[in-house]
Amino acid sequence: MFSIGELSQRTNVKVPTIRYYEESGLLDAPERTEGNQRRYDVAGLERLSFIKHARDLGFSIEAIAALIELQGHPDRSCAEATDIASSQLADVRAKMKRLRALEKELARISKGCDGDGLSGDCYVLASLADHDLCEREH
Amino acid sequence: MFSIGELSQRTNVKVPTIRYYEESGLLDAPERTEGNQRRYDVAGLERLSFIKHARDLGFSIEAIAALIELQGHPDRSCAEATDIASSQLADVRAKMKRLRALEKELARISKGCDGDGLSGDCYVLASLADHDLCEREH
DNA sequence: ATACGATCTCTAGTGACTAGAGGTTCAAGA
DNA sequence: TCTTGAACCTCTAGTCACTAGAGATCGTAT
Repeated sequence: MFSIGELSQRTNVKVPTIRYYEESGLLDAPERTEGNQRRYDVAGLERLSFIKHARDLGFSIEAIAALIELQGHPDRSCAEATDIASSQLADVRAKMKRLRALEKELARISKGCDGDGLSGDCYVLASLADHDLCEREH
Repeated sequence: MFSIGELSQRTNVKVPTIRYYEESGLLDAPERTEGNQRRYDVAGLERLSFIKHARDLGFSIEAIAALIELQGHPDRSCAEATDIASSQLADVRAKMKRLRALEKELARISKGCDGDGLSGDCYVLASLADHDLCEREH
């Protein structure tokens, strides 16, 4: 049996975050000692590892809840799981696309001023003030 | 003079967001009508355009506040502005790097299951349960 | 028995808004 | 001039996924 602190160390999830996951319904409420402290078993550890891994991949708490629900019913179709994963993938790709555009624009703006002048002449500030100075939409 | 609604239409910033920017100190409190409604002048419109543009590029409210402060002192060095811009650029690049790694892993996981089977055999769920199935760190 | 680090619950804060309630004002048409 | 109704006002609370802190209790090593 693990205390919440041990669980935290093993999974790299902070203690308050573990409690937050419990409150959110991702983690089952574990057994307690006489003195009301949480004690986890291996199933709790594995569940938390699952959550941590999914969070690292950017899945929302809501999506993870759905995945856990599905995990508990091995006889159901896994279509929902693949849907969740591919929509997460689409999301990541959309974010990357947007970031690529921002990166281009920011690099261009940044290059326009070396920081040696006065703010009244600064290309960075001018670019922000006047959208027409931008090369593409963003 | 523009009402808050006109300002909203011209800048594509929603009305409650404009009020939020005022509360946050990014926008000066504008004149009011007898009946207490906000009336903006051209300076207010330009200020809001600046904010909108910077937000679209991902600058935080705090960073924008610093840029606005600098804009009001054209005689100061613009080093701070270029610092803010380049740290924003670094931030965007870091996020992209992370997203690229996630994209690879998610694509791999997603490809592993076509959604036709049962959740007990689903590669998506198995991958999330067992980090060792991942090809690289993320 | 005592010390002290770990744990407990509870509340509030983060960033950048968004939503809703309940009331007032403005401008256009009759 | 009157009336409608869209737009406006303030205020509170909710979002997401935590994070921070207060003040109290517990567990374990000495």
